[in-house]
Amino acid sequence: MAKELSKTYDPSEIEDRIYQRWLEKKYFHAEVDPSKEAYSIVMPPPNITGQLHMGHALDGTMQDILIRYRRMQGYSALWQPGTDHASIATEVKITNKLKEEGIDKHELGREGFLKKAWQWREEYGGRIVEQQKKMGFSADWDRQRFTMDEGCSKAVKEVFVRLYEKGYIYRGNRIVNWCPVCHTSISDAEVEYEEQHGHFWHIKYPIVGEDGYVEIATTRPETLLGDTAVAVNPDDERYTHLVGKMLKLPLTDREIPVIADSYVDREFGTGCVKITPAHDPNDFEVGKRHNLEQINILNDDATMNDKCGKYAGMDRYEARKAMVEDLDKLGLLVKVVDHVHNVGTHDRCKTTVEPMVKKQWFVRMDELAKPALAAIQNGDLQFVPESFGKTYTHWLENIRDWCISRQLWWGHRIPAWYCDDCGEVIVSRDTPDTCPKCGSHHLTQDPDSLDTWFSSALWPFSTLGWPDETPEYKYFYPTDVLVTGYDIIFFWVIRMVFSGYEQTGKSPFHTVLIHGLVRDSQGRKMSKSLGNGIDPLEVVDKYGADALRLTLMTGNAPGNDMRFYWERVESSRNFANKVWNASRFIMMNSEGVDTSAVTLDTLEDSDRWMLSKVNRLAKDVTANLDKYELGIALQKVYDFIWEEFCDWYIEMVKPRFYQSGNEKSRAAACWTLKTVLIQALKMLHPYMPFITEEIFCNLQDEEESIMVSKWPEYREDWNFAQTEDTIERMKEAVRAIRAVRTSMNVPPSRRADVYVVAEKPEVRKAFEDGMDYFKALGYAENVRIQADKTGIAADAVSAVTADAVMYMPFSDLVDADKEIARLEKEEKRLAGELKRSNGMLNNEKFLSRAPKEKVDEEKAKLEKYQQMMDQVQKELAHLKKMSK
RNA sequence: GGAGAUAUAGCUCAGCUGGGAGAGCAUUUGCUUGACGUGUAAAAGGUCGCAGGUUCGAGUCCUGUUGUCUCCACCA
Repeated sequence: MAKELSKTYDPSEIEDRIYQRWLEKKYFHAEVDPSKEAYSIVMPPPNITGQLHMGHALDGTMQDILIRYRRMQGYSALWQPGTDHASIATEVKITNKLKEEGIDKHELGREGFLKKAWQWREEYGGRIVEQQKKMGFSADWDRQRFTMDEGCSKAVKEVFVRLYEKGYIYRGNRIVNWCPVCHTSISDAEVEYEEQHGHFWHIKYPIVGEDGYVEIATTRPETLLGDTAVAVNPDDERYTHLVGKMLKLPLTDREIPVIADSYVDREFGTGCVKITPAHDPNDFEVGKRHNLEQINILNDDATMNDKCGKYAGMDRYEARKAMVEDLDKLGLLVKVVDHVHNVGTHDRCKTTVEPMVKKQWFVRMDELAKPALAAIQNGDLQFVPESFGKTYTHWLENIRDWCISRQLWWGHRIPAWYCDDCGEVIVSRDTPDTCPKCGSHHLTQDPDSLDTWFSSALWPFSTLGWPDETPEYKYFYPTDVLVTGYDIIFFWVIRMVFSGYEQTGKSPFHTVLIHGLVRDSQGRKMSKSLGNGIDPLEVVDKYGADALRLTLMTGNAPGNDMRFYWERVESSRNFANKVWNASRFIMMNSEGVDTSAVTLDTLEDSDRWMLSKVNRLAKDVTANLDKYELGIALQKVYDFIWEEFCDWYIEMVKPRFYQSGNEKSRAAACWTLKTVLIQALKMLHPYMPFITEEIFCNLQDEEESIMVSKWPEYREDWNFAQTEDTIERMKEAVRAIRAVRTSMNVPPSRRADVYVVAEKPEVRKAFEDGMDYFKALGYAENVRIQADKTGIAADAVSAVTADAVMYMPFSDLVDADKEIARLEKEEKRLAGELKRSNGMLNNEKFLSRAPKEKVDEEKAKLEKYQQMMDQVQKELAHLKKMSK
């Protein structure tokens, strides 16, 4: 036992040591154990390029709390960690790094690049894991996985082939979002819309064979070169006569038709729309309906291609400028109007995406979405908070086919091969060597790789060994809860759910616990560009992981954002210090005290009160945790420890340690202090793992770690409701005395003689029993307990509670007017309560319709307030008489 | 355009199934009591956005309304 604990808690010397010990003891490791119930959470895999940020810290803390809680409850609790290869993020990062070294990615070639990428992963991929460990996360690191490891890659291939064979994966020419910087297609979910100030260019398209023209308005004049029609609404009388006629496309020698399509909004712009099927998703659809040619005018880097005549080779914006100038010279530019519109950008690099027609692989979503939708309706899947289920449903109901191919090297290569001789497409788990159609051996694998989310969608089961029926898969799958931010529902949660149903027949988890964003103190999103991010590791360094975890969890409600303040971390640190010092007090005073003879019967009332309180706390906190109310559970533990345990119980107990003699009483106090503290520490442990472990190990010898100790359970023999009530009344009496003293500016050093007047014998007994602490807490010199006012000075100051009045003779301090004012204020307050209570009890409908217990409760309140009122009025009358 | 969230003390936020408004920080005034001043005691501070409704009873449920925020869709 550490006897020389420092006065303030210093996490820095403790956290790493404890974490190492946990690792050595393999406490984080979860085994397949049929004698236990399984509980599992898969950790959202952070990108290997990532650094731990506040979002990770919050997300991980919540998971760690759930896992530690269940582990202590006796579950075989697996927290499955791992990292994500993050294809595009990583590829961009490595490409840039190579560039700095003067190496061009394309010169390296695919193999060379991948070699570099793997090297990079070896070097930096584990960085974030080390940071997670600093947070105290109890994930099963022995089971770490990587989305591109052998097993996960096997799962990816398996799923691809299965979906292909079912016809759910297809390859086709579609409009995709193309990132000209990353040179790859991206999915709809990766496009971020950003409001930009642009222009509307109104351009004339002359009618062939007539003098007139059609005026169109466009925000992207350069796409004119890819126009293959101009569309008008079929019901728009202004233009019906033009339908079917040809227009001369400016700056080219092409002629394009005027077509009618209901897609066109008559009210918007000029009511005439240029149709560019190769570079606009809507136009693509229109083009298909009218069999229009698709003319791609862009290279992959968004420069104009060789179909663009004099503009070929120009960047898209250069070409725009040049073309507008040329149109103006030709007299075809009518006007330029300022226009604010949303422009799609790539969420990784913020480049404006270009819609382009490309041959890509897609997942057909309609069938896959069905069971995922049903799950939320039939309750197999629930969101906490519930409202996010609506977001989920809305997204699924409007889901479009998922573009899964990426023109990247870092990632899972698409398991499709093309026969060089006959063009046959072969999709296979293993590399084929002959074409099944023509027998050729000249096969070329598709160069593309898969969207990162294709592999993360399988994470809950690929990490457990699927597609093999491993013991882990059978035991831990489906997992229990998925914890994530609301920003990731579309990218990830939905894809995991439909993949889970399709591949395993089950939802991969029954609950999705959603948390909000950690924002800066002004409520702004923490971001690199703003430079307002706070590094969780910096917080850990300064205040300890426990303090950070506590900060992130206090007042945290599911789905709600929170703001980060250093002041909040400080108050968390203060709480840690409080816990530390309470423990220090107990250890200092329990030395040499033999508690072996203590039984429930030898406890005093204050001990029973405390035991009963912590007992109910266990019940409440457990219920809250089961409902994922992590913030509420924490609040209860926090309040219990600080207020009830430290400010009341420890103070009540002190006299028993400082008086000589009465070993029995001291032993009872000692036992209760330790027992209650241990219970409270256990409940605090999921939130503050380090400090609770440190204290736990110093405080007792029976168990080797709080991590694997038993979670507190409610027990009937610790329920002392009656005693709780008694002590609460004693607390009330103490508070009343303190309030009176403060109002009279009596310093604690000035002890008073206190006369307690109580009619009821049981009340007098409570004061007798609690004499020692009552004296200490109420700053009393002598206490006399009696049934009436005999022998009390007429000018003694009174403090009133429901069933007792306490008198203190402070003749030199009494200011009658102030006293009257104080009592009148109290009288006013009580009058309000009485009015409310009487109002309810005189209400016939309340008496007849409210539950009986509520009525009884109210009657008891009325009685209490009435008693207090009587006393206050009596004192007032007395005072007024005296002061005359 | 569609959907959702939120509105509670000076600030930041809790408030579970409806039954006497809470915390932290900040503020005021005390306290060298032998765990802790990273402490302790007492206090001040709110018409729970606004208007209706349901109910014996609404911060809590319903409707409308206003402000703020977010997501989705997107009109060339």
